[in-house]
Amino acid sequence: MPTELRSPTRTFTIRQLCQEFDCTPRALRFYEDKGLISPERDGMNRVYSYKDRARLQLILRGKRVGLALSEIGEILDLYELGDGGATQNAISLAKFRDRIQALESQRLDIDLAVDVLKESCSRLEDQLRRTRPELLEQPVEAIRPRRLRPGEMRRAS
Amino acid sequence: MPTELRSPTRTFTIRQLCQEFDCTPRALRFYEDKGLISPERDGMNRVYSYKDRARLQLILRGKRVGLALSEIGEILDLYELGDGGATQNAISLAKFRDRIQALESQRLDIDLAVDVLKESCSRLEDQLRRTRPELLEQPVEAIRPRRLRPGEMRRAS
DNA sequence: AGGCGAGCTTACGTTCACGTAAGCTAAGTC
DNA sequence: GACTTAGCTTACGTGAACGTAAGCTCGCCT
Repeated sequence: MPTELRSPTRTFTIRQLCQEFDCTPRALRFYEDKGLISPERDGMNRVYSYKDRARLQLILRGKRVGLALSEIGEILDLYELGDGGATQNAISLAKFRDRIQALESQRLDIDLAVDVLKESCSRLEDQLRRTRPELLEQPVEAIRPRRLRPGEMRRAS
Repeated sequence: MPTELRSPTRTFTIRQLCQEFDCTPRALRFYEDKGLISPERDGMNRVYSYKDRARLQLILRGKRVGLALSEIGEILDLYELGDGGATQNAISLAKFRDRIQALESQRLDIDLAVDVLKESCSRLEDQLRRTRPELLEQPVEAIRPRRLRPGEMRRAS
């Protein structure tokens, strides 16, 4: 059985996807619990297809823009089923339109927030230039190499 | 004592701000607990100034783009104090730069998500056009007038 | 044969951002 | 003078999205 590397029939282990997308196995299993992905099984082990990989990508992208997993689920379902009752679809349509509105206004918020942060950066740079100019171009780790504390999450990165 | 409506010396009650920004008193008190706002008091009652109002606006804007309250706190502090130790400032600077990066990549995600949603909308519209064209332009409430279930939150609106 | 690493399930714990209920005060109002 | 309204504090509850620990299997390696 040729595994055909790089072909669309390629499959992935849970850890491969986790490394590629920087998440944990627990998260993937959690998404599966919620019905967002349904990988095949080889015995006990999960086997993710290219389609599964694409779904995961959409899930994470959705998360980053503030969608709840349940909402992401609705979107994903749509791509599989294509329909499931006209009124149900009408509801989805209305919701999606709402979401588009929200996202576009959110993009505005982002622009504003970036402005605020850039302002803050300017202040900080001014201050540092006068006191400790050598700290100006350091990345975070160079200043304080931190580890995640137990329970600490990486949010919205 | 002239209250000077519309002047920058104007003050607000908790409920006024809540109505203006669509949030709950509980939320404002929570932000106060976390040190994000510190309104004056008239006896027991909170009295919010224009500056408090501005801070609240920043808080909510920050939330909408996925910042944690703690992070928002850092940004806000910066506007008050202006400094607090050079290394501390250097850390903030690095963090803010990270945040700017994250936000800009997040804006990209939003654009992608909007594309996906618009695609989904097109599919749905096609489907509905063929089955129930009268449902095409309905807002959500017109289809299923829902109430929030206990504990349900309005996310990322 | 023993041990490691990857994966699995079950189940309880945790953080965040509040919700919600109980019980209080003080100001207006019928 | 009772009632409503707006506010307060304290404290426990909640939903989402996982973290974390316990204890199992399986294949591979030495």
